[in-house]
Amino acid sequence: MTSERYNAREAEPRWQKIWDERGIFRTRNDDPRPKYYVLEMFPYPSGRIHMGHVRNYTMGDVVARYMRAKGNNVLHPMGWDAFGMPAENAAMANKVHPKKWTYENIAAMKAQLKSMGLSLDWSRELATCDPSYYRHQQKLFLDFLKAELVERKSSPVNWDPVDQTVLANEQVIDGRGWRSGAVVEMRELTQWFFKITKYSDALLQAINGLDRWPEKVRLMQKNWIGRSEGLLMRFALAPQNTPKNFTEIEVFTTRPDTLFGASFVALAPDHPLAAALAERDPKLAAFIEECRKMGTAQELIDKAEKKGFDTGLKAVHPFDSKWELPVYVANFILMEYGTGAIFGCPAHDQRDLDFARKYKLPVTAVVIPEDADPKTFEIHDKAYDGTGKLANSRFLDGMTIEAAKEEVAKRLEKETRGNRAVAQRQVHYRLRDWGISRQRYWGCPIPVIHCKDCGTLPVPDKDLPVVLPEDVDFDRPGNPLDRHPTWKHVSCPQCGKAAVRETDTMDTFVDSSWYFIRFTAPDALAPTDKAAERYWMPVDQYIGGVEHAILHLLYSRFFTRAMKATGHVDIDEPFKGMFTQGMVVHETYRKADGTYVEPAAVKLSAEGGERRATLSATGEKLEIGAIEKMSKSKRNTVDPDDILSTFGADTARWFMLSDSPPDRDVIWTEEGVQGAYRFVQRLWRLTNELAGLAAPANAARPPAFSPAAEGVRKAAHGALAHVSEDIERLRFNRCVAHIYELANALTAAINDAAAAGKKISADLAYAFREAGDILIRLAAPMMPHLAEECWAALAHKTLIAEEPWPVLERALLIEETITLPVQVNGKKRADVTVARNAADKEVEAAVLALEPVRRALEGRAPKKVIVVPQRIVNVVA
RNA sequence: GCCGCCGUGGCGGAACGGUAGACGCAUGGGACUUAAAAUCCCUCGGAGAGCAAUCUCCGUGCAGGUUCGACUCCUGCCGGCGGCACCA
Repeated sequence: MTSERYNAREAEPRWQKIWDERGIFRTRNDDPRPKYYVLEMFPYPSGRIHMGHVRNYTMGDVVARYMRAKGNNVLHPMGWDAFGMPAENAAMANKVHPKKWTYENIAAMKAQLKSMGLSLDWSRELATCDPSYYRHQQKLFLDFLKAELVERKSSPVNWDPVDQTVLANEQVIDGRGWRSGAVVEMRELTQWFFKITKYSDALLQAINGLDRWPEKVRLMQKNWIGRSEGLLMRFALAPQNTPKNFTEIEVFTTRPDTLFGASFVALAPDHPLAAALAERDPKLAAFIEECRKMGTAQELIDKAEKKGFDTGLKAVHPFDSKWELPVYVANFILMEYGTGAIFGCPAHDQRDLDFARKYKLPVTAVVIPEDADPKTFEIHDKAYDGTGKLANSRFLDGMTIEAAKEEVAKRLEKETRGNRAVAQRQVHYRLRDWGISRQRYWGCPIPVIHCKDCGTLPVPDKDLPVVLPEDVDFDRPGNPLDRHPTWKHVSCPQCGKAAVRETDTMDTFVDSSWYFIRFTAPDALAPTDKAAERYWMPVDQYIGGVEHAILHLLYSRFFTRAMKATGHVDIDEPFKGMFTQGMVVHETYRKADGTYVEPAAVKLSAEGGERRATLSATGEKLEIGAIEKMSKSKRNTVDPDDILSTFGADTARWFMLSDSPPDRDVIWTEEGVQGAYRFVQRLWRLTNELAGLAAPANAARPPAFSPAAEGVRKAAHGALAHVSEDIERLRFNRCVAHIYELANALTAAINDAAAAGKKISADLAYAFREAGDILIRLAAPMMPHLAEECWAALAHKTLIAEEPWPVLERALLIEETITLPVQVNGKKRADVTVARNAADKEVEAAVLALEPVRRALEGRAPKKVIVVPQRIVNVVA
């Protein structure tokens, strides 16, 4: 027995070196075992890892190590999402080149990740800012271009005035840029777009097949794609005053049933008809200008009044040529959705109602609740959007909403004007094409050339990659590529005359939309190696933060389809299993003057249940504040380096897994880390005790086991069954609990044996050996360094990282006699111990003979006895 | 506004419709020690009864319902969190 403490600081680098030298985490593409691809979202090289990374990568590593032990060929790679604005910001602030800054950060973070003892195949490491990566991305871009999955078009874009770049819709949060936080402006620019909307329906439908994704993420994606079914209908315009070439207005509606409740037609301010009318009406032009200025900021939209401008035009009701509706231009109609025009039905749409009240337009209820009277039912200041029956609607009266929708569609589809149907059924999506142009330097150059005569041309394959120039300056805002003296000037690949390169670079979300495929063959000369891709893809388990539930995951799904369409992969869906982990949160501490204090400077104490915090340097009292996401502004971050160097990687890993279910937030606490550290030491002591008592590794299995030995074995195999299942279902907090239970059971068994005072019998020694081995192997995916140390202490010569998962003896999980709880009228009154396979009658008899049951019955005869075999007995009196 | 998730001890959280509170943290008590740290043992939802082993009642946000039996299923509320949002 040893009383030596386990020295993580000494042991962890030692084992890391051994793993490294033996190359045991290097993965081959031609291994005969079944493949398993586990991936965590690769980090942005900001300079230092944070606790979120520790949590994310620990979870992935547990899965990787477990799957390896289960006999799989596991791919577990790591790389760097290395393009992006922070590098340019650093360049502007510190006069350091983005490339230098990025690669230095990568080196620093790689060292940190290595100190966590992750079982990564570093030979596949990639950085998206390296030409060896982005050259293939340029190739993909050109292939997509050829396949008409990319287009260049002028469109209003979200312009971030601080970062001086365009943002995708997905990157605008509450009207502000997702990085800069600046209020976003609308600008008209010519931009490159990936035509993700080509796959709107495919992306939506396939969500149903993603059964190993969180329901929450699937829903978010469904809502984001936003499919709605409706009717596209054409309102004829009354001829007076109508501008040339406009004879009708196309309107999209999901509520054709409310057509007889229509009281106006409204156009978006940027609708072509509005523009045509504005040419001859300065007042309308002014109104449209005013609408544009309103902007996109959320507060403005919330407060904005519904405003309209009566154009004087009249639209004819499709079912009544004498019924004319006024045509307005209105500030709440969006050009981007549907046709940019609506018919307003105030009774059943709140916005339309607000508008109608303001402009004194008629409000007719045409859908009323089932039990309401059409004569008395009235709309006041709330539109009615509930279910009911049709009213005031001529031939629709009395129908359900569904039937009325169908009836209107049927009739209008048949009716023609000119040679077209008046209406047709249509599906609309909320999803927009993905604008990828960014006016930044530190990104993947878009490989096209603009020639005055030949137009926009792809860079020929032989000229790839288009490499970023390194001699750039950041003294001015804007895009350094644009003002570089020579880089953009090239000759046209077609006519040879002077031409210019595209100076926009790609959105960094492009870089992360296919890196998981590149990992399967990081050195391939083409973007992918088909054999490797076919072998490894899809990713079996992907793990990352919910913040990427829409952007990154949807883009990756699109990209995979686009790569399939261009012959680069054979799959549609990149991620078979997806898991979104919760955040790492921490208490906040504040001085009397309100300034925040970082946890590292705080001393905590607890007396009589009262937790107190003081500044450790001065003893000044601190206020303990809310538990919040770790952030620089609240100064409640904990540096992984401090934790790793004080307690070691295993303690950090263990704590990350132990306290909360992995999909929920975990509260990082000093006490919790101490607890995890105590368990590291305890496991080490327990192992050494066991090493002193256990049979040698090659001891023969005894013919029979005493009850004590049997108990030890049952505890071990019970834990084995639970931990295996819980790792597979990513319920790491429960794995931790079961490992604690096994450790507790073994401690108790050792104490019992010591209390008995006799020499350990051979069968118990064998059981201790078996249980000790299982305990360490169960702990190994979570605390790999400690496990190696313990494995060696148990006199094994192998590396536990290369050991197979223990084999479960299922027979040990089945008890011969079982103890059932006994209820009387649903309240537990006693226990009964019976043979596992006892007949219900026998159980019933045994139960009714129990003293507490008789007492609870108080002389009444039981009406019924419910025996749920191997579960419970309930006596109903 | 729409869609979704979550409400269990002092805290994080366990619990195929079947013994509510596993496991951990914190707390209180004890052992070891000159002392501290470390470690070990016990206690640990609330109220009550008993010298005691133990027993009784209440308890999973609130109000109902289904069931022999509900943290779990259903209906309606209340509270918190997240996503989307002038999407026709």
